[in-house]
Amino acid sequence: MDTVRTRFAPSPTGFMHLGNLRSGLYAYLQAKHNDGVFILRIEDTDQARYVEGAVDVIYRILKDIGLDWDEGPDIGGDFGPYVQSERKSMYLPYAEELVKKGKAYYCFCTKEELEERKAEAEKEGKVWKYDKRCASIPYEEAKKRVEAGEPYVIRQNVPETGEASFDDVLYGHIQVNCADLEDMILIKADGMPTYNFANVIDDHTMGITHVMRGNEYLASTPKYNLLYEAFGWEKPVYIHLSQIMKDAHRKLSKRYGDAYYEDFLAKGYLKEAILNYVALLGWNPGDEREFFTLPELVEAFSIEGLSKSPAIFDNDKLNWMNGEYIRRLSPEDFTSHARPFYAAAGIGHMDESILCRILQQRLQYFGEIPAMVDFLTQLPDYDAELFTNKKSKTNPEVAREVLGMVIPFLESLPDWAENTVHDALMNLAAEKGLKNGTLLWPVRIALAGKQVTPGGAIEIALLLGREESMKRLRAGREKLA
RNA sequence: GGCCCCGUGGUCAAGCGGUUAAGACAUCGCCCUUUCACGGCGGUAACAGGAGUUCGAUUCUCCUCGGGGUCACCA
Repeated sequence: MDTVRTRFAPSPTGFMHLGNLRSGLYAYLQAKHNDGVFILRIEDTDQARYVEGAVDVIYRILKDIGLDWDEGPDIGGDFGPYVQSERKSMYLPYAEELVKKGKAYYCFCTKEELEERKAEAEKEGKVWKYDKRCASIPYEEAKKRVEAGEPYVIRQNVPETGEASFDDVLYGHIQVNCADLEDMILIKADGMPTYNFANVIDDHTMGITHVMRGNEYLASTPKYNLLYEAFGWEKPVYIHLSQIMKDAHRKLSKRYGDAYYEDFLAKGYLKEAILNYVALLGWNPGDEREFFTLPELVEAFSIEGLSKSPAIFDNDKLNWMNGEYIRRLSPEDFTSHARPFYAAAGIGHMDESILCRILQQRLQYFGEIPAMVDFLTQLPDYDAELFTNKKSKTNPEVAREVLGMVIPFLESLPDWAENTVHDALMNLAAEKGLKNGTLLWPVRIALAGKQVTPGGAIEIALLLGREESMKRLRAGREKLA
């Protein structure tokens, strides 16, 4: 069997859309699972959309998550160049070959003329499709006009009758009537190929065996196949991928936020978790496993497991999965990921091992840290009713007594070490015949001023330090006086 | 609107003619407990609808409905 060659062909927009990332992942997995070659190609035929530095963004993200390519713009390969704008001169001869074969033609209609005719058609309630006006210009005449420097584009000459079709591994045989197809532009007035044309030429000349791309191309692929047939080229295996949706109606997109890989990284999601979650959106391994490293995905991947229907991106499930990944981190790794968020929360000076202990079990993503620990830097203005808790058998009166005995007791401690504080409080509760909760609830409330906190009274006391803790306990007692 | 695709719980998703229709997330309840979280146990919840094929349809076919995609000198 021939070597499997797949490609990921993003446009340099400056961002990595998750749907795009998933397409790249699947292309990578398909190649690697079959000991094949994964190629990175940059599709920058739209000069108007050129974004400075966007290609580097693509490199950086792919490298970061481990989708290493075997051939690409930066590392070369036998089928280069791998940037479409650098291949510009390759496309025209192919298009001209098609013109000679009658499968394409020069078109001199200007954008303005087209607009006009389109508007007219719409006024009559008709659906506009290019009217093939220039298809009837004799080749010699067209050639002369081209040589005279008249601006032109090259259009595919789609038959007016018959069918165009292709076979997709997932979706099966897709067939459309040629009459419904427009004579799409192959070469633009600026000499650049359109995506439609560049893709066919590049996939063929780069020896791509499996074309994996979003299924927004499903409807136009029959047109591409017409091109393959016109050239007499062997067609690749087509695998169109289902869409990732924001909800039942909307695609995941910038407009609705959270469409980009970078957004999730910035919020403190782990790249391994994002990749894992995205891999499972639209693909299942055929068993019950849910956690995969990239090598495990390579091992398990099969196009059989790909699903045809669109998948709604479920942030809740990503949160859960990311939380699982966070819990599996070593304390050192946890801390190094958390540190920037500690700084943002103003708790960079606090005991990292205690922070790790109280936060690692609670976080779904690191960005939750500041809101979760806000009370550490600033005691909230809380209501005395917070001291009421049925299960712990406390209320403001009980709390007043408890704080009354706890404060002098803590003041007398020799130091503020964890076991000192812990043992002292536990012994005090036992000595007074109180439930642990009855003693600790008021202490925690006074320390945090919040009903729900990560960590318990003792951990909070340690994080705050002796001085601040005593200050807050006294303030709590004042409140109850 | 034309054409193309899709349709199992709220979400992801097994199933590929005969199942008590898995599992995960979410949700609810209980347990654990120093609040919350983590963890453990359990519950609620689905084959879009209608014809047909068949001894038997979630599974095959058709129609309806619902949703999406596409109709650019964007990809």
